Amino acid sequence: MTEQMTRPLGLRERKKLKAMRHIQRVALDLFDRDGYAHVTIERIAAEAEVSPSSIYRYFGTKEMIVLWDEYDPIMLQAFDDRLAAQDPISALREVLTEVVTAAMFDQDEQFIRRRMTYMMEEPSVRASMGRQADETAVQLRQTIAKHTGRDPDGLELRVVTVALISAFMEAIAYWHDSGYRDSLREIVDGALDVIERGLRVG
Amino acid sequence: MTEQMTRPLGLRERKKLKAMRHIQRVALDLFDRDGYAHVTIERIAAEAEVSPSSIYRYFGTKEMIVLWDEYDPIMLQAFDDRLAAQDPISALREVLTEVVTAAMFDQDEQFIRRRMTYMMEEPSVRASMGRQADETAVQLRQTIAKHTGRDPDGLELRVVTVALISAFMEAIAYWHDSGYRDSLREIVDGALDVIERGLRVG
DNA sequence: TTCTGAACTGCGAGGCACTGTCAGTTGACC
DNA sequence: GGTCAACTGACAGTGCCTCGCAGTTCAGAA
Repeated sequence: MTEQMTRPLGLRERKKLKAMRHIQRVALDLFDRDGYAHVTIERIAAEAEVSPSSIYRYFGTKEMIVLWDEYDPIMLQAFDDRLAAQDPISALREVLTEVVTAAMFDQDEQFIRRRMTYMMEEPSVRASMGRQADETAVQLRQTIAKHTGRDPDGLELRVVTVALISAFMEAIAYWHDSGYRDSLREIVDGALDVIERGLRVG
Repeated sequence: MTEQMTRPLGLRERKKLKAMRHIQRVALDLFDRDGYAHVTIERIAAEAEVSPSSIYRYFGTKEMIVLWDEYDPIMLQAFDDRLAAQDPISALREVLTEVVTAAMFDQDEQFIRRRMTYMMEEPSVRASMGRQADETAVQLRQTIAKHTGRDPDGLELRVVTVALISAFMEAIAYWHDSGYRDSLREIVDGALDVIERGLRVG
């Protein structure tokens, strides 16, 4: 069992989280003002009153300043929990709709949309998101394999997993392209329907 | 109609193509010897006897030296051609199996495998491939929309397209991870089957 | 064949993301 | 309160990539 309990969280980790939130917020403000490419790490560091070294230690790359989301690991955990009593598809569907939309109102939705815009429109950020999706896919299929006894490295499970993830990401892209008009939850639901039902020849 | 005939190809373009092939081959040799990260553009340029500027003009980025494939545009064209008389799924299936495997013996397969290894194992190359896949997805769904009258920006077509492409890429990854043991054609066929039939709850 | 414009090439300078190291500091655990 | 590990900032360096400029090469017409 992956006993990943939400431990009390020491002072050290609390400070780090606070710093990361602060840096991300400062960075996004600068990006909005001057454009992603024209804002240097050095400027973000100065504005946030930390050293550039720290930013790299926290986020690793410039793109991860946009991509980082403190609730990401919670998603995977929520999925793992539900898998004990549910089939993978509906478990994933619930996590991707209920939990995602729930988290979006814990944080404010406006902030998520601002991040989303850079994920969609800044090529380097989008590429990094793709890499992140790959890693998520690996964890996801291992989790599914653990609960269902399937071969985690079999072609079928691998293909199913990436199809679901890329459907989710395309739902987000669709949401963005249509000006965040409709509810994300419905779009994600619709995208998963398409994958689940399979292809119909027009 | 996208009358993209294979025009006679002037001297200028012929030289450029020859240079790009040469640079790619030289670069891969160096990568194999010293590792992707330890080979600088400057070294590639020196070894290939061109200027670093030219490499950037040809490929744009270091990753594209690995990713570039002169037959890529031909694939899309082949797909467009078949779409006039076939449904999208089987047209894509044919292109992704027949044409891909055919092109692999025009060039030598060993060379493609070497490139593939960097695409799979070098994170930055893999990320760039993801970006390239996104662009392909856009063109693909516009082509399908043109032939079937569907909405090119509708959620359903968007999701179907990215699902097919990511299934194809996962097939390649599977092929790589299993040591290039089975035939790529069969793996791709199997991956497309999974998408086409839809998901079964275990 | 020769002329003219456009495309291509190499060169040099520079910006900036990112890495590694090293002292100095701060929180964790006894 | 003391010890150790983890974190932080400062600094130097590497290499990808961009831009502008001058010289060269090809394409299309005269």
